[in-house]
Amino acid sequence: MQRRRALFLDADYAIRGGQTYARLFVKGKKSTRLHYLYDPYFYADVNEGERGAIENLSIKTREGQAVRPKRTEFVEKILFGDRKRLLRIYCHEPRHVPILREAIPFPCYESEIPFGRRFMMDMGLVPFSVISYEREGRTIKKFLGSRDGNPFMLRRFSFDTEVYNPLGAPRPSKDPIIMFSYSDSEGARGVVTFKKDHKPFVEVVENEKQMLERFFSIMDERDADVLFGYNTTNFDLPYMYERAKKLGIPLALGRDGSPYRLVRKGLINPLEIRGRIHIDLYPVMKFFGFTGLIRTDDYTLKNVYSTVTGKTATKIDRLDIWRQWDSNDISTLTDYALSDALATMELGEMAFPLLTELSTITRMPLFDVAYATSGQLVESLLMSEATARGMVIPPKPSGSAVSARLENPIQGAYVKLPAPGIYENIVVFDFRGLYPSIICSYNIDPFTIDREGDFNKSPTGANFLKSPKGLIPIVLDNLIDRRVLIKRELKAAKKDTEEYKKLSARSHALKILANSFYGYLGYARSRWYNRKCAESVTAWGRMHIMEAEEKANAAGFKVLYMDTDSLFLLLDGKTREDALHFLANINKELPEKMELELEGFYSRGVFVSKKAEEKGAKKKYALLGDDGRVKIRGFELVRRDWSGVAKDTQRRVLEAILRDGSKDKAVAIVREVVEQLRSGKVPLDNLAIYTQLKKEPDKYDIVSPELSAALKARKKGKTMERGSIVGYVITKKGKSISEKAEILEFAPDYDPDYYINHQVLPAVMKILKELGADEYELTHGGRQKGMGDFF
DNA sequence: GCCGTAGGACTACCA
DNA sequence: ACTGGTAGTCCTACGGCG
Repeated sequence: MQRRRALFLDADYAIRGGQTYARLFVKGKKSTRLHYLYDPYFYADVNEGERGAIENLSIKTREGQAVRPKRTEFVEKILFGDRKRLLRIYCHEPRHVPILREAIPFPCYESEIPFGRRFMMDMGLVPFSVISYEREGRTIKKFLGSRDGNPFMLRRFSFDTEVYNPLGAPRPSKDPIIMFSYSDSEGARGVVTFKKDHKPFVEVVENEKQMLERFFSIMDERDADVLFGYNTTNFDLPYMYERAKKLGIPLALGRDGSPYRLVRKGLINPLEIRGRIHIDLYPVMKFFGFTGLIRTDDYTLKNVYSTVTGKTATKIDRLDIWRQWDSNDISTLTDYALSDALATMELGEMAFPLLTELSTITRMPLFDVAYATSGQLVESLLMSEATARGMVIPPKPSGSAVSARLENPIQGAYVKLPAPGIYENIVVFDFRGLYPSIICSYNIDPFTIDREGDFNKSPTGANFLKSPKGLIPIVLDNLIDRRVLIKRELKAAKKDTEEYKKLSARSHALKILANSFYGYLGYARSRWYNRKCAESVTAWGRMHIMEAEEKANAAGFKVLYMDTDSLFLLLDGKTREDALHFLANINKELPEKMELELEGFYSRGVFVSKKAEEKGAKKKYALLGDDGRVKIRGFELVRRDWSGVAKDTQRRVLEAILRDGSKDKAVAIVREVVEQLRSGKVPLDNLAIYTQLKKEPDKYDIVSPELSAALKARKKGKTMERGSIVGYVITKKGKSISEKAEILEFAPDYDPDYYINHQVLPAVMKILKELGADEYELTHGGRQKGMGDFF
């Protein structure tokens, strides 16, 4: 028998002759599927006496089929922290599991684990590892240990479609797809269309039908393993589906010529393409935004591409596509189409290493990772690690348990109220990985709590055993330790090499995961939710930061501000050496895993008051670093829901103060901008305010400006749904602000008064106020309306 | 019915 | 659909006035 090797990707199942086979998706020389006989099962907490009755169960399904267990055995497992003998009930098919589970009037476990994942966990199968196996016919007899494989063996392929859209929004029943563009990891690139264009990369066919068919054959020729697209889930693929149906041809996306399949995964419903891994980069980029990896006002391909690469993509206005097509000179359009496919490829290639690392670490297949939330990633990792240690995976909470958890939130972090003002010589310290280090230091885990033995007592009164270590601290410790090693390797590695990229992605993946553990402990739908644990984490956090504050005061520093894990001190005549000495002293008394770090020295900082009160505003400050860099948090200028003009002006004012300490300069800047706004010359792009619709448009109680703009735009054919980011401008027409709001594309003009009094001035007034009471008196002296008069 | 305002709805930020 | 803490805008219902 020949021994073969292949890169393992994913697993599900197939039924043959009444038997369940795990189906492994692998890539050797080609992409193939391997089959391996494996029975699904679940556990029941029953006595020996019940075994016979369970083995004799026979449940009639609606189709009249009898469902019986295949066999049973007692196994020793760890259930909720205690050793326990459980009955493992094997079934003939995965779909029998929930049926039999329903019929057993005793506690059952692990009956809702998808079969593919069950199999992967039991076998210790890791995505992107190389397995070696012996094959007999269509099935494998055995397969062996795995080692690191190379995800870049997979061929990545990106594509984009252009659609005819004379009415703005294209109608799939009438408007054809006019162009496909693609590129792949081997350097292929091209455009397929059905109007003449003499360019080497453009392939011209007769009609739309031929074009679709040609596109499917290109995917096969290029042997695409991974399909990158942008918003393909909601737009391109469903549109292709409609067009293919209309044209009477199969939507041959899969390796076997099958169309896509809708997979339900909670709120996201990704489209699965058989034999390939479809990665829609739009949700991926949103996830990156969530983890703080990227920062952008909206998640259009154009915007994300320029924030990620620093390059700007020249684009045709989407509304112009049909005009260009009708003009019969499609040269610009083909360029544009190709650049979209290339930009998608570039984003895909940047995301790929991080996604594959997340997949390998969490044991979650790449396709799932691409659409996963951080909660699912943590859960996947914990489920694998629990299984490897003989622990029963805790069940998902019931709906009522979820509501109860939601109604009962836990106390969070401490934030110190800063006194507004302009300060000099500031040092900032923060705890490195505060919550993860607390979880590890105090062995915080749902199953180390309130048990016999030597324990750590949390400030909330909960007791956590010192040993043995709980699953969560073990897994988290491991993530942190691995990251330390990788950072060391990273220092030795040469930048811009493949190795460096891989290590850097791995480090990042480990960080994302480690930072998600605390959230997962307090997440209402978590399998490992524990109120006392989550509460203790934050309580210990508050304790440590407040102890640091006391010590700073005792050492003669003035504590300016604190938030969760950070400490802002005024040197107040002391030297930097004093500050570092203080830091060392603090660290001497902290648990081993915890460390307070120097974040930086700052020569100047601005804290402002709240809008309505004299009190200082929390989570809002600007610092000027030694290196001349400005660090800004919380100010309107970091928010997408403020106009560009207000944000730019606020930035310039802050910099004038931080760098030059000049109020005259700051005032001059504001005067200039107000003048420009009044003149009506400010481009509308600079006036757009971006706000996301977090609900379906018809689910709102009140009509906000963004909703009003979205509803008006929808009447003109724009897609506006939950998740859409609405870029709108306040125009002159209308009474209320909502009435005046129109999306950027449809805004004919802007209302200077709104932008002066509701955008620019509010953004800068609080800062100018800190420059001195004189200006404050001047602007506030008895005047409520028309703050603009001053400028 | 008009006006001004408190409280609520809502979003995006910090950590 | 990982957590809580926070600022801020705009809308809307409400009470006072007449």
